[in-house]
Amino acid sequence: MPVGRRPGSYVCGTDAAMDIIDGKWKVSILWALGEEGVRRFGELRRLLPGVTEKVLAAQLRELEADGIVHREDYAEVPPRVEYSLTEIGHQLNEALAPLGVWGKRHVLGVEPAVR
Amino acid sequence: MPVGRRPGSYVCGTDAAMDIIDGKWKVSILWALGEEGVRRFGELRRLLPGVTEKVLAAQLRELEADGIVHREDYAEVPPRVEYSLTEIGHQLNEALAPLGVWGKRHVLGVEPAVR
DNA sequence: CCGCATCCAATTCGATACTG
DNA sequence: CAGTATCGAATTGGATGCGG
Repeated sequence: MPVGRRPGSYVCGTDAAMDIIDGKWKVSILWALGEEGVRRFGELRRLLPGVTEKVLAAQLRELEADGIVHREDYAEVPPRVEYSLTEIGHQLNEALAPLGVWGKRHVLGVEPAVR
Repeated sequence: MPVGRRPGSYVCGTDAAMDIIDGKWKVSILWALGEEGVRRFGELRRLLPGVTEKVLAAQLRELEADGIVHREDYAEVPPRVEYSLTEIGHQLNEALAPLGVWGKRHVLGVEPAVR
């Protein structure tokens, strides 16, 4: 019932949050879902160059289990499955925004426009 | 000269920042250094239950290489080495704060005090 | 189209012992 | 005290092939 994969072993909230987004493609998935809102599986695959189907599916399932991503299976032929952020997922995305600003500035070397 | 371990392969700022704090103990190290300001090696080891000397030293060296942590070696006998956050490190810590709040609420289940 | 199964490669982390 | 050296375990991710 608790969220995350090592419940009870966190030393701080940041540590706990890191566990949720731990996975090579997870923040990219959040980023991709935050922009448009709803994405199909193949669409996500194209948005994340280099990811394999297996790993993408695995990370989506983990995010779903942690309540970050909603999965809608339309049970059609051919199959159609749509992914979107839950309310908590959107809040996570917002909580990640300052980190993105920091990364742009200090890792990518992009200074913010003007003063 | 660029910071991070996979320069040029980031799709967004958050992704880039994640690379810097990727490592089992790194956010805990940031957290420990953010509280007091200056910590000795053995002090950090005691603050992070379960970390081994080898891994702690390795992650500190990476954080130092990325400009997050400052290492001051006093070249004394017995040895004394002190670690602290750089200015960029402090900014990273601040950028992580919202994530910590989110984690406390949604992973640890701690609601914010009062309304 | 969406995904699972299997096998394999790479990386990371932990345990232990040792050194200036 | 503050590390390094070596080894092995565990986890993660990639490649490929098959299935509803």
